[in-house]
Amino acid sequence: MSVTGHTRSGGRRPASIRDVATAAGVSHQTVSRVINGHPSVRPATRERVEAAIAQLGFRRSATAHALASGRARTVTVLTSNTVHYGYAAALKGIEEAARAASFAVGIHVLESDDERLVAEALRRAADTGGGLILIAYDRPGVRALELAPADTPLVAAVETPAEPPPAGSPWVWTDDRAAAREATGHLLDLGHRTVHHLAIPSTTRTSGGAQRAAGWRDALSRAGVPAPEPIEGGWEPADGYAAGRRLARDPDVTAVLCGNDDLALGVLRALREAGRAVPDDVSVVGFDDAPHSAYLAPALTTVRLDFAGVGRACFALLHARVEQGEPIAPHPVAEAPRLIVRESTGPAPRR
Amino acid sequence: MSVTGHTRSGGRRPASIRDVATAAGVSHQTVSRVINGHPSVRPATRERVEAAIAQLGFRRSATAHALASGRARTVTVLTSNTVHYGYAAALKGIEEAARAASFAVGIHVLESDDERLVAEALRRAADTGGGLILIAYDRPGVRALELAPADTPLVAAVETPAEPPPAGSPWVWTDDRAAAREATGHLLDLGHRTVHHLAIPSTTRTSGGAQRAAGWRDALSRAGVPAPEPIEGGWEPADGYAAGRRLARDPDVTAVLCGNDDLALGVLRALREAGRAVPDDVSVVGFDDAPHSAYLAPALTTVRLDFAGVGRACFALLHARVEQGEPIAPHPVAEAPRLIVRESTGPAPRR
DNA sequence: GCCAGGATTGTGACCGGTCACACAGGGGCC
DNA sequence: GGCCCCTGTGTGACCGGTCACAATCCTGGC
Repeated sequence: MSVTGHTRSGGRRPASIRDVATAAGVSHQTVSRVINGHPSVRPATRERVEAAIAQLGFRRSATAHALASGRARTVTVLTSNTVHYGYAAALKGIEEAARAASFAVGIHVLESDDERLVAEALRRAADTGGGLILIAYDRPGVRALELAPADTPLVAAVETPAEPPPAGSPWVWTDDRAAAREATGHLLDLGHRTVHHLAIPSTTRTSGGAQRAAGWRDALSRAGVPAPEPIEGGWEPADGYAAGRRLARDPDVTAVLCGNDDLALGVLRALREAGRAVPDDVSVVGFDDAPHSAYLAPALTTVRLDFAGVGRACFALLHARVEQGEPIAPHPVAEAPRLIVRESTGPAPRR
Repeated sequence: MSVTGHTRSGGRRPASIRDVATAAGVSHQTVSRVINGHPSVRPATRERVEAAIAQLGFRRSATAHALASGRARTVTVLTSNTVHYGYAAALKGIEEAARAASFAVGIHVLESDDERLVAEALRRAADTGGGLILIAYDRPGVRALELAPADTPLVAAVETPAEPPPAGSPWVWTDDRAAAREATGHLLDLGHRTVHHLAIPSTTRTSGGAQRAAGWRDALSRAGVPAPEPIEGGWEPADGYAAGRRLARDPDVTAVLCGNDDLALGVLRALREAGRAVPDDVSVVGFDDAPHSAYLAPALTTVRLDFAGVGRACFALLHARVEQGEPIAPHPVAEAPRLIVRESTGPAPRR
């Protein structure tokens, strides 16, 4: 790796509203009125001020504005990950919406669900003075949600809640439970006797709340099929691979629903190595529809989730809260999850 | 998608240093000294102040600190993308390093290389008062680099420069030219007569500066092999797929070096559909070593680039610049690029 | 015992905005 | 013609820190 140095800057102090005021021959308060679009400024005055602003290249200091007004046009995203597709896509949605509203977006990674660390991260994020968006798809995120002081302005992207959340919870989700049900149904319709489930880690220790697993169970019980023990996987392809090797040994396994596409990727590889053909011997379904999933061999049947839409909705909700007084705009709706059938699923093998 | 509402906050104003001062019976300036670790505060006084801080739950306002000191402990990342692996990984590295240094990190996406848009993005980013990190792997990023005023505190992650950069350029890169040379050499060593190249878009219109292509040319000319016309690809699997279909038709093509793993993914699929086996008929090499590449069928031979290391180095450089006066810490060095040979490359087919 | 000088601490201005309120001028109404 | 209200503008405090400098307290050296 290479690095090159840098030289020192020698710029002058940027223009403040008082500089502009002097240049335009008005008071600083009038300049403030102009930049904030206050109605009662005479057009002639406004023009003089605007000319001065242009001439001096004035830009309102976001810092000073935040300090004086108490409102920081800022949103900080707390997440445990920025590289995985779902997280990155949600971040993308948030950033888009924030940029459109002239909000700055900050990002802070939660490295673990350790209480002290998470609490400190929350404090640090709150220090910016803006709102918070939590990506609470996993332990660290959920922990942050639990630990956040009640009065912090925050919105969370969460898994589908097991039961209707308490009124007033600023939560956003897509119905992945229904989606899991649909995906499982798809496999059952193809004649598979049962469907195995390789789950992502559940966020709540007690309730085993993973709603993807719940949807899978729904479909199975609706079809009158006993649910095999779900397999606790992780998030990574390596986890899927490890689980896949075990699954591959069991000849009764003909259909696997994976908690995400990365797990499915690992499963696919394990099956291939074990000589079990996909979809002829085993069908595999993923979750998320990551960008590469359509190009795999075989192309992965998966559930497309609109993470970016969720991200945009999170921002919209937070924005409405922070900018109270503005009418709450109808939330931009994310697309409903949708099963994308590709090549990794097929009819159950004949016995 | 579902969204639930939220309730209003009713918190009180957080404690300021003057509140702490009153509680501790000292002046606000003494409190300031304590929180900044100034040496000349009597231990007894320090303890009183610290007790008051703890009791009031005082946290220094980042906003006020930034305004008063003129230094915002903030770094804003300007990038055209947050989802692609290389970009996301670089961001991860930046965030890690920034968090360790108690810097906040902002993110701003450059949607195009349109001059006005990029200039406005730069201004907005500068408004935060902190430093800037540019991910200049593509047009929008490079455009931002060109357009940034000379006195902005910025560091850029760039492609390997074609020639030594002007002294003082705050640039960080890994030597992907050498890596491309190595990858091409690997294919040549396997007996392939020549190696085709599917390039990512080059950032500089005029020089065709993509150094991955240059490294590929280096290796070819060193081996005395004429370089076939490189193919202008894009960034996405779909682009690789399109190019791959054309490549598949030409029986002379037995080795392809792709500008990134996504392109390689598309090429792999196109070859498979065309009935050309990898690596038996055609060898394929990628670039980046994205997390899923090891699990593809076949597992992709690729060049591992330490994006996170580059990101950390960017931050270190910026930090040293902003915090001038501190000794410049030795830059954390990113790992050198390394060819990871997996399953997608093999001996040239016999004719 | 006196004084220089470092250690400690306090005072008030300032960073660049916003906010609350005062004040001048002009038009409508009775 | 006087009063009231609205429009347009200015004044000074304030947000929560930092900075420059002044003031006070100690301590050692002679």
